Amino acid sequence: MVRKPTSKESARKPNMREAILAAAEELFATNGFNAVSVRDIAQAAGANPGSVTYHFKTKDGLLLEIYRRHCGPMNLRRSELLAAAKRVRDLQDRLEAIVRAYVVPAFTSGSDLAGGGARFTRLRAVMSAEGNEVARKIIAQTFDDTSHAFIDAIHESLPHIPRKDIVWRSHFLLGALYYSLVTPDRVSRLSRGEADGSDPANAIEQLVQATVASFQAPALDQPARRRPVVSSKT
Amino acid sequence: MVRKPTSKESARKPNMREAILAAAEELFATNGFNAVSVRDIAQAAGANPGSVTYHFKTKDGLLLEIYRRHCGPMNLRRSELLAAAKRVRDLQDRLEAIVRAYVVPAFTSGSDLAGGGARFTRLRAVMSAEGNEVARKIIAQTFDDTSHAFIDAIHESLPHIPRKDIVWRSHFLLGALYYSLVTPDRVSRLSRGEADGSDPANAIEQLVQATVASFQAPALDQPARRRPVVSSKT
DNA sequence: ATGTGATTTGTACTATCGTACAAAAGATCA
DNA sequence: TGATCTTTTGTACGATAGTACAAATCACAT
Repeated sequence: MVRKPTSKESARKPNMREAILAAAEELFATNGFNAVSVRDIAQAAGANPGSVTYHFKTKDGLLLEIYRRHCGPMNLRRSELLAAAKRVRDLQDRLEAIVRAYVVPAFTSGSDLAGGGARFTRLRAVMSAEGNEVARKIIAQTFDDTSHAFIDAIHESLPHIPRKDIVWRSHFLLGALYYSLVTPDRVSRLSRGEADGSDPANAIEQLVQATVASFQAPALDQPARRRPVVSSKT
Repeated sequence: MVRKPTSKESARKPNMREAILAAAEELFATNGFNAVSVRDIAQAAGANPGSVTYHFKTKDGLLLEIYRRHCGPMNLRRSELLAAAKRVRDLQDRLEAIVRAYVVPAFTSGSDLAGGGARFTRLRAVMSAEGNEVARKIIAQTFDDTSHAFIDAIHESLPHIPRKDIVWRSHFLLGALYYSLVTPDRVSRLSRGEADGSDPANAIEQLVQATVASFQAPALDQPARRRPVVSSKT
């Protein structure tokens, strides 16, 4: 019974708990877990360091709660979009719909938090890179089901591609997705302003298009169209 | 005059400086910059914490030296492979050779350090995710030239694709590359043992194949009412 | 062997970390 | 209003961080 919807909020800070969560999410996502102190988070949220301990007990507990907050809605939304995608008749269109069902919720809101989708996905990317233990456990047990569902769906629309190859390519998809959220400025810089790496709609379309094509690549063990050309070894 | 090739090495530790660099590289790459203390590094290298200060002045200085050590050889190797790739006549084969020239040095040795390529690339991935300032500066001024060279080369072999799209897709390539080195176990897990995410040769082939296909995808702003059913080049 | 410069060690200083906890303040309802 | 529960504040503690620095040790030319 921790949650109680107070009709009359605190005068100073309406829902400090949420403010701390939001601040932590932002700071963790941009600086990593260890680079951010509890005091940093409290200050960004306009709270007292003790408040963080009160609401979340430990720093790990705070991270855990951020994940709990987002995982459910995001996976739900992905499931809905995946179900809809699987009803698409045309195989080519279906594949694109499936990829889109995977990508879109990662970039856009997790249904309750405004613009929270991209921030949370970036957080996951950073925690994954840092090898964060708390995150690793939650991710494996929360997202693997979803990942398998997507892999299976993709496999059904590309029956001639070995499942192994599809796993690799969906892994590349997640890496590309993560990286797009981690350093969007790199796209702007390398394209000399022609592309805006920070524009989610742009990123989604580019990522979906590129990924669909990668999934449609011939299988690896298939007799290659032609021989690899340069550098077999050194 | 810091470097002096001693014919008779120290009895205890042959080249402690190298041991510290190697230990730091490994620890930073797997745990992130802030999660690793100077004392952790010293202990892993069998050195005294003071030695780290002596050789590299600060923790940032240590990271800087790691980058200095690898950037040159890796970019040199990439340049060589790129030059060779650009001499390939067939456009399709050339594209694959170019992608391979980009990917291979990231996975394999930086010519002087054994197996250091993958470790250093993983380090870059982690520093990028953490938004590390020291790394950000070096990366931008060291790798952007190389990136542009590759983008230009790819653009030449795919003249009908807007440069903007090629930037996006090469960005996805780097993200996929990074992520493959950060969590190779995920591939093994999701493929239920069918694929080994830790096998560099495997990762390279899968990544090259998928990436070449993604580059060959039709341009985004193209009408694209109905796209080619299976990779137009086959 | 001895002096000299390069390296390694040991230790200490200050800052900041995560967290605990008691007291203050605010909210809710009889 | 006063009692009670929730939340916020302020402060403090032990651990550990990065780094500085003097003493000890080593390698080697003389």
